[in-house]
Amino acid sequence: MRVSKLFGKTQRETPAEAETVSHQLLLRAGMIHQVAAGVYSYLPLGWRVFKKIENIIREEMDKAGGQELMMPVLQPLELWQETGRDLAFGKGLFTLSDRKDRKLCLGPTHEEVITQLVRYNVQSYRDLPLLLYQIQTKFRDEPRPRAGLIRVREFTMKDLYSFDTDEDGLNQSYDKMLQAYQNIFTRCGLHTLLVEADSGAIGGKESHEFMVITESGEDEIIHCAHCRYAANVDKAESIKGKVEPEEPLPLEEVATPGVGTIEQVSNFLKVPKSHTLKAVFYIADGKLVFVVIRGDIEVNEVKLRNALGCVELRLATEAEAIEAGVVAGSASAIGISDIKIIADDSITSGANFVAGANKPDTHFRNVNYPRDFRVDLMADIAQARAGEGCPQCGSKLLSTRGIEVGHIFKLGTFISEKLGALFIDPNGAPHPIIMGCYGIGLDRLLAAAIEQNHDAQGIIWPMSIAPYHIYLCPLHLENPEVATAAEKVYAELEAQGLEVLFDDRKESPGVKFNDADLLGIPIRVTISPRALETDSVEIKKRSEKESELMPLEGIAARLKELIKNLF
RNA sequence: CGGGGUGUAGCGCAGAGGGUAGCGCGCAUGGUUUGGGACCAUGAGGUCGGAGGUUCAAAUCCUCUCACCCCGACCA
Repeated sequence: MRVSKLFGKTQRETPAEAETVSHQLLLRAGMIHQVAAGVYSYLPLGWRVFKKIENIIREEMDKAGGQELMMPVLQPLELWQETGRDLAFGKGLFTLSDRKDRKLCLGPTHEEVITQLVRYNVQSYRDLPLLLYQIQTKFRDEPRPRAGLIRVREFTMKDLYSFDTDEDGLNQSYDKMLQAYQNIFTRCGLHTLLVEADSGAIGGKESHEFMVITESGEDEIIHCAHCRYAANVDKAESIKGKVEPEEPLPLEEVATPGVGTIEQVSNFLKVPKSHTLKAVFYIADGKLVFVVIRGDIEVNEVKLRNALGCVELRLATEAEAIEAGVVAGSASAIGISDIKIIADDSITSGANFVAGANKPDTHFRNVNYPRDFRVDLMADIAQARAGEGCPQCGSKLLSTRGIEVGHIFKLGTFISEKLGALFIDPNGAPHPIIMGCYGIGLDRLLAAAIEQNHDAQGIIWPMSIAPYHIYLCPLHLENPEVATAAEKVYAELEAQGLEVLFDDRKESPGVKFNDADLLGIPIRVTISPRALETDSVEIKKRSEKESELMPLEGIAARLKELIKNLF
C-alpha cells in the first residue's frame, strides 16, 4: 500500500476529547473515527488490525473445536422475556418496535438465540458436546461510553457457547476455552492476568476474566504476589483485619452531639474505626435494606446484590431512610424490627463496638452481636482492599488496574431450563443442557494492545496484529536512484507476500519518521542516498532505538526471516 | 441517572466589557529545501452546535434545547 493513496491521515495534534492513550493514538494515526458517543468507524489501517485480531481468534476457536456460525443482531424481545434477562440488562438493552409494533431488541449477547437454536438441533446426548461461536456486532446502551474503543455501545464480540451433558463436560469445555484464550492473548502480544470474577447480568456461577494490566484500566484487581490468587474487586475476598478479642461489656449510651459519620464517631470517642459499626441503606428492587458492616470496611455492592438476589440496587437517599424511621447519623440495627437487616461477617470479628443509638446525637458503646441486635442475613459483602490478607495463603494482597478483554462463564442450566433446551440421556431421561459462554471484545482488545504497547512517539504494534509489517521509507525521493531502488524493493517485497506500507510521499524525513513511529509498523526500512552508496538499506525495529544496515541484495528474504522471528 | 466541563475552519486554540471572526497546524498552487514534524509567497475554507429572545446591531447578553468529554453506579 502506498501512503499517498491510503485513506486516513495522521494528525499532529491530539484531539481534545481523547484522554486515554489508545484513544488518542488511534485518532491521531487515522485508524478510527467517532460517529457518536461509543460508536466508531474503522479506517483502513485500523480495520486491518481488527481483521488480524479476528483471524487469530477464529483460528484458536477452530483449533479448540469450535464451529463458527452467525446469528442475528435483531432479536424478538419476547425471547428475552422468557429468560427474564430483559430485566437484568435493563436499560442496557437497545429496544425498538417494528411496523406492526412488535418489540425487538438489538442483541447485547446471544445466549437466548443460540439456546433456542440448539433446542431445535439437539435431542440426544449423542449430539453433545458442542462448541458454537460467532464473531458479531453487539449493542449495549452503556450508561457511559468512554475511552475510545474501550467502552462502546456498538462493538464486535467473539462469543462462544458450550453445551454439555454434565459438569465434567462443562469443566472440560471451560478449560479448553481458558487455554484457547491464553493462546489468543499471547498471540496478540498481550500480557493478561486471569482473575476470578463476578458473573453479573449474564448469570451463572463460576467465571473468570482476562485482564490486560495497565494503569488506565477500568477494573481494579486484587491479587496475591505469593499464591497467584487474583480476583476482580467485585468478587475479591480477603481476610479482614482482625480485632483483638474482648469480653463483652454492658451496653452504654453516650451523648455524641453533632457526630454522624464514622470518621467523626471514631475521632469523638477516640476509638478506631474497626471498633465501630456502620449502617448503610440501600434500595433493593424497591425495598429498603439495612446494611451493617464494620466501620473500617466498605460495602461491595456486587456482593451485596448477589447476597440479596436482587436485580436493582442503589443507595437509599437520606429522605428514603428517614421515611423508614431511621435516625440519620445515629442509626444502628439495635431495636430495628421492620427492616430487612443484612450484615457483613466482619461484625463477628470484634466486640464492644460503637454504634448508633437510633436517637439523635446519641451512640451506644459495647454493642455486641448477637446479644444486642438481630440480623436477617449474614454474608461477606465487604470490599477487599490491598494490604488485607489473601484468602488463600494469608499474605498481603496487592491491587492493580486492568482492562477486561475476555470473560468466561460457567452458566449451568439456567437458560436451557427456561427455554427448554433438553437432551435425552442414554436411559431415555431428559435433562437440561449444561452451558458455558465465553466472550472476547475485539475492539477493546485492539485498544488494550495499544495501551500495553506504545511510547511517546506512538503505537508499537506486536507483529501479529500490526496493520503492515514493514514501513518502507525512502528519503530524497527526488533522487532517481532512491526512487528506483524504492520502487524495486517495494515490488520485490510485495511479490514475496510481505505486508508493506510504502511511504511514497515527497515529505521531509522528519515527517516520514514521525508518521512511521505513530503508526507503529514493526519494521522500518529506510532507503537513502547515503545507504545506497554501499548498496544497503537501513533497518529499524519500532521497538528499538538503533538501526542497522542490511545489503540490498536479497533484502526480501532477509526481511521475511526477520518478520518471522518477530511473531 | 447524579456531579463537573466543552461546543468558533479538518485538528489544536484565541476572540473580557455587543459593532458582523482570527492565529498555529493541516489543505491547494508556485518556488527554495530535505537523516527526526523545513522555509517563502499566494490562496481556499467558518449559517461561531441548534432554536427562540433582548438590541439599530449578538460568537459575545437571556431562555430553552442538542451533542460530546470527564468523575461515579455497568461490562467484552
